[in-house]
Amino acid sequence: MRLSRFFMPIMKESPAEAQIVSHKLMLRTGMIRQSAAGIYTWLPLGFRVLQKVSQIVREEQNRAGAIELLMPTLQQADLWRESGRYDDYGLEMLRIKDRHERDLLYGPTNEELITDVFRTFVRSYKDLPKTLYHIQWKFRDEIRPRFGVMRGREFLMKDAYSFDVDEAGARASYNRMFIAYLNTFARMGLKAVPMKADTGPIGGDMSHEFIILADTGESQVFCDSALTDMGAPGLDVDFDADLQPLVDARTALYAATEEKHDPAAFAAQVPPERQLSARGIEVGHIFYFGEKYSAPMKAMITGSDGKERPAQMGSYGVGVSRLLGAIIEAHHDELGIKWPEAVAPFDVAIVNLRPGDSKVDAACEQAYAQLRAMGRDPLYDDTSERPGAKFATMEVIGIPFVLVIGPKGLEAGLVELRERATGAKHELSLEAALNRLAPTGPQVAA
RNA sequence: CGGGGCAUAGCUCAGCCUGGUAGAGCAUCUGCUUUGGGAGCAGAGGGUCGCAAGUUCGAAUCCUGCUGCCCCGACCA
Repeated sequence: MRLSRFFMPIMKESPAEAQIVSHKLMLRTGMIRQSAAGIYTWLPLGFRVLQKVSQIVREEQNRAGAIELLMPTLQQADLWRESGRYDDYGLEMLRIKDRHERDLLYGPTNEELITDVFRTFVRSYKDLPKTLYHIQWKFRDEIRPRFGVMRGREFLMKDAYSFDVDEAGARASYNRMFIAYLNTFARMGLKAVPMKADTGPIGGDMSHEFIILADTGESQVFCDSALTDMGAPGLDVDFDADLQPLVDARTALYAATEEKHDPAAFAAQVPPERQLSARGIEVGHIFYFGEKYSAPMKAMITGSDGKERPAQMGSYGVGVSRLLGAIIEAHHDELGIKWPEAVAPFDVAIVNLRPGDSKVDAACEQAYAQLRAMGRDPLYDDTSERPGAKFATMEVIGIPFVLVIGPKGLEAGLVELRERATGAKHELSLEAALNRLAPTGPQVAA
């Protein structure tokens, strides 16, 4: 993309309403524009990141065997009356009437819809297990939206739903999502720590929140620091194998949010030097809830014994739009955003320090063409801004690599390659710089 | 929903107390100079001061109502 043709309304000052750094930076860099409280337009720069994050989520869901579909945002109230949640959900649910005075709602989640789909088409244990997911906009009419996309009313969420014949199968489905989540977040450059969450009336040990540690996180969390060093299982995990040992390795150590924190247990189970108290952002939540929806909505499965029983279900959410805020909270400095390469809106920038200079223009065009040919997604700053302004722009929008090409360097046959993450600057030939920028595949090293 | 605050140019804000022709910086446009860290000079454009109704000769300013947004709390992917 040539910057002169792109639409990137960047600002030098951040709007007054933003409180936390991710919200300020998203507004400043022209990633989003607030449309109403908790409702945002995704401008091109932000939309690119949203798509990259979505795609990583999608790839890891697929890798774990989940099947993508797409359910509507508007749902009819009748389904929610079947599950009993139409009355339970309260004011957080946005209720709408159509022209025939029929009750609709803008979906805050999709258990009812997916259960309806499932019960219509699936009858036999032979068709199980199945995990279906979609990435779709949700609306929850929060009393007080805040922190930009971290707590919006409209938000993009990946929600998956598993269906199994029995609890053992449900546990296997749960474990697949558990592992997929660790890989998903690691690919985005995040260290996500699974923490035991409230299972409510269902009970059991099958609910976890995935927490990103960030200084500006909204809740206090406590865990064994060994968890943060554990890393993700890796993209070569065999999802057909028994994943229980991998899950157990990560659930054996202490990890709790403030609500579930037990100071006595924390002190007893975790060596003092590994007692980590930090701020955290919840970016995922997985849950086994058994027959909660399948029983009242009659999603019945015939087992090998010929008997009908309600499907065993679980649901698995990832806050996709929220993740952008979380990533920025975890990756920024005083100059701006430092995007991990996998989610950067552009992975490389070319800064032309002297547009109009034929040698500089030629070198930039060559770099631009070659980077695209090698599968990179470069942003070429071909504008006539001054160098300082160009550097500052690339820094605030957080492009991981910046190739600086100017007349002085070219005299000596050199260009400069800058790394946003480390601040490192390397003087080298254009050819050498391009070699260094050869793309790598997906990585889970956080 | 309880408590607090804000609403003036695209952005950040001053002006309001004490009513009298609407301002600054940044951004935008034109010209010249400049070009390896957010340039300089000269000029220009841009606002029914959130909306409505009052008080007044006269309202951005005072009064009332409404709407929107922000902060703290309870709630939450």
